[in-house]
Amino acid sequence: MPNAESRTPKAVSPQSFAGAVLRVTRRIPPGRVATYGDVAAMAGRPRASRAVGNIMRGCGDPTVPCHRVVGAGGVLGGYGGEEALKRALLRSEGIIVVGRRIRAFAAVRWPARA
DNA sequence: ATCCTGACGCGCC
DNA sequence: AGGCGCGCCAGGA
Repeated sequence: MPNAESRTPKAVSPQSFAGAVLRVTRRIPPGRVATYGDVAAMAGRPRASRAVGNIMRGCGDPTVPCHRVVGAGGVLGGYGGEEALKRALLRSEGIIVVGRRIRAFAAVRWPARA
């Protein structure tokens, strides 16, 4: 198989909540981030932030910038404990990260409302 | 259908 | 600040 990704462990139904979540996450542009809650809301379930986390955990899709999904308030977390990696990735996109907190979170938040 | 799992969020201590 | 407890939810066993 040409690409390791060709292997589809679990075909996610495009109409399922997980499908919506993946779709939304994929739309987060580089240099921008969204909280699990934001993604949940954009996927149609404002209270399903926790479920979103579970979905990210199982996302084996490299086309999904899961590192751009952070905790409420711009806190780094999840990423299978690979917090340092997540931080490096975000920084490489121009996002300022201090410790486990994103600076000017409101400014890099997406869809940067208001 | 029920139970269990958590990359969550928020109020409190 | 940091840590704890409880509520909310979709997905898999």
